[in-house]
Amino acid sequence: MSIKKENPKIDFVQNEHEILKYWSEKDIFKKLVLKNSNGPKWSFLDGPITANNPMGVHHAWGRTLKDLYQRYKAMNGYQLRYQNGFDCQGLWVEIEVEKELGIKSKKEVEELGIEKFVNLCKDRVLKYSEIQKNQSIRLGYWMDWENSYFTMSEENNYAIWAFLKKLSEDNKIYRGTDVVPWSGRSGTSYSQMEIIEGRKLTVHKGVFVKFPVKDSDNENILIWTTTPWTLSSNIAVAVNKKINYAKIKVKDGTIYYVAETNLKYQRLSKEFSEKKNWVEGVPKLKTLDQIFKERGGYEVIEVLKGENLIGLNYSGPFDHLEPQKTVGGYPVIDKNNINKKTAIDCHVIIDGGKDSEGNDMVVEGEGTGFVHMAGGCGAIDNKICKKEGFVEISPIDNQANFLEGFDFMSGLNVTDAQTAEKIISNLKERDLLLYVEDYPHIYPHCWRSGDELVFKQVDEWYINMDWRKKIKSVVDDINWIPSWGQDREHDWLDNMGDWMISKKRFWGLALPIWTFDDGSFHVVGSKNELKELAVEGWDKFEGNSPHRPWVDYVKIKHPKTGLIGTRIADVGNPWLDAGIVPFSTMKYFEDKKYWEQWFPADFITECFPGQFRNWFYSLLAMSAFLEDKAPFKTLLGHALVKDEKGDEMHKSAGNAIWFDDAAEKMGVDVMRWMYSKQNVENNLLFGYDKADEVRKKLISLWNIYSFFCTYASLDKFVPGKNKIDKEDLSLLDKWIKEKSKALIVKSKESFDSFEIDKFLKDVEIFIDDLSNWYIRRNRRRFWKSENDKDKFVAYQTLYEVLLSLIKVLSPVLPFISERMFLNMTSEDSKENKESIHLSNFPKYDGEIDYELISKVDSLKKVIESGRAVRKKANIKVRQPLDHLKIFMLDNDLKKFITEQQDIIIDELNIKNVIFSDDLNDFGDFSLKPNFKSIKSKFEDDMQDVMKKIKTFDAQKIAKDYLKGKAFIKNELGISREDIILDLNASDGFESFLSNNVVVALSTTISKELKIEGVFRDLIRHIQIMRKEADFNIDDRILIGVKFPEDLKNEIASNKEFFMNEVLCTDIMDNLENFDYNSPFKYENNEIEIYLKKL
RNA sequence: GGGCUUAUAGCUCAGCUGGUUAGAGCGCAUCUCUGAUAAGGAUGAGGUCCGUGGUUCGAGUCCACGUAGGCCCA
Repeated sequence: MSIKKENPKIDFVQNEHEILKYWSEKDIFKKLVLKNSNGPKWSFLDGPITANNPMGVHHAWGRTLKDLYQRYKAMNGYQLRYQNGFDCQGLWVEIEVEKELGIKSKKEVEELGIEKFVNLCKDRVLKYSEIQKNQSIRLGYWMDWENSYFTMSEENNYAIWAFLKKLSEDNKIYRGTDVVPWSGRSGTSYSQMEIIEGRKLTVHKGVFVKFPVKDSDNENILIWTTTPWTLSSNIAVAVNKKINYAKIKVKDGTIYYVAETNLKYQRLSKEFSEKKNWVEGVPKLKTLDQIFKERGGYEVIEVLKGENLIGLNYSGPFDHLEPQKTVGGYPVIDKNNINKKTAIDCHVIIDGGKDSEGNDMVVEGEGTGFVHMAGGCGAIDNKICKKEGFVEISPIDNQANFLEGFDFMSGLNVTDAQTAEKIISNLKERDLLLYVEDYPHIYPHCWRSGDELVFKQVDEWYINMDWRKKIKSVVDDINWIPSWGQDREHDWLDNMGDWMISKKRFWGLALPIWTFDDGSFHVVGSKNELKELAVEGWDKFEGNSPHRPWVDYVKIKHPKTGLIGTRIADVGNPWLDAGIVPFSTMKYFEDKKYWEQWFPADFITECFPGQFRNWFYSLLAMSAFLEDKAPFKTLLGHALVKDEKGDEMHKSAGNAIWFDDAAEKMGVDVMRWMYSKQNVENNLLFGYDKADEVRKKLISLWNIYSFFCTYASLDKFVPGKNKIDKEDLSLLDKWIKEKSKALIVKSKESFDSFEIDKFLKDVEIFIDDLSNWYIRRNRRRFWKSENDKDKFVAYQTLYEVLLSLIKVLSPVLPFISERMFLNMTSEDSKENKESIHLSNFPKYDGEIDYELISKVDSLKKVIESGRAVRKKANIKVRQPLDHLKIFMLDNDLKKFITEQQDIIIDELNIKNVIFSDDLNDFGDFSLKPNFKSIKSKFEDDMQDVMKKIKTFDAQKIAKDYLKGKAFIKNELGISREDIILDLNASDGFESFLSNNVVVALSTTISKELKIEGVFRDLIRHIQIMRKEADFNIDDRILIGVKFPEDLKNEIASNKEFFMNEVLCTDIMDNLENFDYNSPFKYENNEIEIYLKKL
């Protein structure tokens, strides 16, 4: 088989499908695994992808990185595990299944049956993991797809049990509380989302209640609330330390504290006047001023800042009841309450602080400036009270009825209007009530049952994170890329609270916690332990996965007390599922030897945002606790995928691009290139325009390859067939080979340091050099008819360079590189016959001839500068110029330029390259100090040095300078490197100076040059005419034209060339029956030219 | 409110420990090639380097304050 010609217009997408088919038919991936099965191990740990929806283009970024580094390691002979992970458990899946079922609440799930629901969740995960698998394969992601791990697997779940057991043996697991929105009628909690849906306008009793200040003379704090039932559970009162509070005295001598501006503040005046969010029939609200005036008037006796009130103690309205007097709150949850406080002990005025958006918690206007805090009855209250270390009172049961112990309130439903009335009259009887009003406001309701939501305290389970130091020390053993990740993780670890691991849902890790009547609990660490302790329900559980509802059937006997316990209904935080994988998937609990071989992982890579407190955190925490070791050595984080404008992609906004569409429209090689060249720290603005940009590079690469194949197939090129000596290589052959070596060195550095983006920038430059210099300048060597050695050398050089290029690129572009490789190497016995991915990664650790590279760069620079000069002088390239004058003292370089002068002559369209020794030919020189150099040498005398340099005669110095001599003798010791030489061109030339070479381009256009330029213009013009006239490329023509004498002569002296260029058989003055005509501009005249096709 | 971070061409981004005329890609304009060309090439226009002070011979770079974004935490 020899090298085939390739179509220059390849369909990249089509090619990808062909290659996928080829890989699968030939089992290439399996062959790769086999090839490296005895190699050193490189442990990659895959962060599980949520198997809940099809994979998105944002996942494809991470997966590309995962794949390419694994491919790179494999090409270097490493043995890998290739295990992909699917994240299966958690609320995300439940929400999607609920959507499918058209249901929205936990109650409905229970009605449907947990077993049915959980099975649907499992089905969904299986469905989407399969879809994601196929999408990943399409992306070219090589994994052992038969061996993926699923976080819902038994191994994974039981591994977490074992971890939690270990924590519990260390007393790190405890029961705490949280306060959540709750529907009494549905008996269930709600999420914040559901609350937003169920908000509606309602009227509550707003009450103004006196809280007497302790040890004072009839002083009272005035509080206001629309939920009188929560007064039973008052813990504290919050103020804003910055606002003013008035101390006022009313007629009967009672003293009240109230926010100063609130006295005259007209609450809800806008709502009332515009009847917006107002309930018909509700009277206008009174100001506090009016309320007090109606009671005989008042006087302000003092105004003081809120901060002066902080710390005051007061008596709450229900301090006589048992719950307020109970140590540790009510009902007692935390038996170990360290502070041994009662609610009454907590009755103190505190600073309300700020909410999550930075706004003050307590504001002027609404209410009284004093906010009653019931830590067991409100989400925000709960946070603040927890922060202050206060106890909590949770007065209600699951139906939102008062618990025992609340006197007349016990048994009443808190959302019942009658209950509020009863509480109000009780307060009135005890002279604690100032005033009652009807207060309309928007309040959360259960969107389903319609009843009001309340905030209820629920049990939650926590891991005591008092061992964070251990985690922090592990963080420093990790190579974080980018490096700020390390600080970010420390920041999180410093600020995090205890880890709440429970979730009141259905589909997830069944927390292995069983509770007992005496308030104790027991953590079960394995399936075996559960079996041993089980006293009931094992038969129903056996054969099922350790999920709800099956595991809930099992009752156990407490190993010490012998009490019978029930599993808590909670499922686990899903980050437990993902954090355990360095243990569960590496058989920590079953096969320690295997685990030791693969732990810690060498590398993980994930999308940064969120993971510091999610996956990275759970990984680090679990590994620090179990083994006191970092679970991975290097972490590469990347940013987010946004749309082309930088906006978030949203299904609803219509700017989302689906992976499948992108893959089939852009092609995945293009996508992978786009991902790989992205600086991981910046968001990737993903879109079709950006893909087109990248595709152009891919086309350039393909053009190089297809050029090679076109001629290699014609000439039946066989790599390595002839021996090549060093002297057979042309300068550009040597140059491109050196560049190629440098690229190979760079590729290793970049892959090893996980900086593929930097490498790809070099690749783009290399492709440019190869295409626009090497091939462009060497085309004729491939075209020429004789099959000589020089031709072979050109082929062999291009072959070697291109082969290394596609090999170093193959981890990034697995498809196109495979296609090229299979064809190119079909005659190369040294290469793997089946796949580029079974090749070894190119290696080079020898010397690189940077001098040669810089010589060619100088040559390129000369030519590029020459073009700039032409543009500046407004002389187009088609106009020939006489010469380029060069001054250079480096004989080596001089020789080099002389050898290469044809390139210069050709590229710049000049007649000669001339060397000159007289610098005066080039222009005027000037000198500047080189700050960088004089800084280190002259520190204090810089001013003097600069002055001195100004006195030097630049014209005299220039020659010595260009000779590279350390030439200057002066008292200060200023030498060559302290000076920068500048050049201004003389007339008739455009000149420039670089790398000790001075070049001047003659810009004088002689008559001869002028006519030659016109002649070439004319050829060009006629060729365009041919095209416009729709002649075929090989049509012969006749030209009819009356040229002026000088042009006629020019044509006459180059007749053969001219006729051949335009395929003309004769030129005549007049032409009958012409096919096409158009005017040619010549010295302000227009000469009409006529063409006739023969 | 605290912590971190960013601000450079129309857009996306580089700019190492301060150094002379601040760069790249895309886009735009002009030119150019047409035997690898859904192409390629060249040249150019376009910048108060967020603002204000300061340190320095010299600040996009360092410092302070401010403005506007982003992320994290509370």
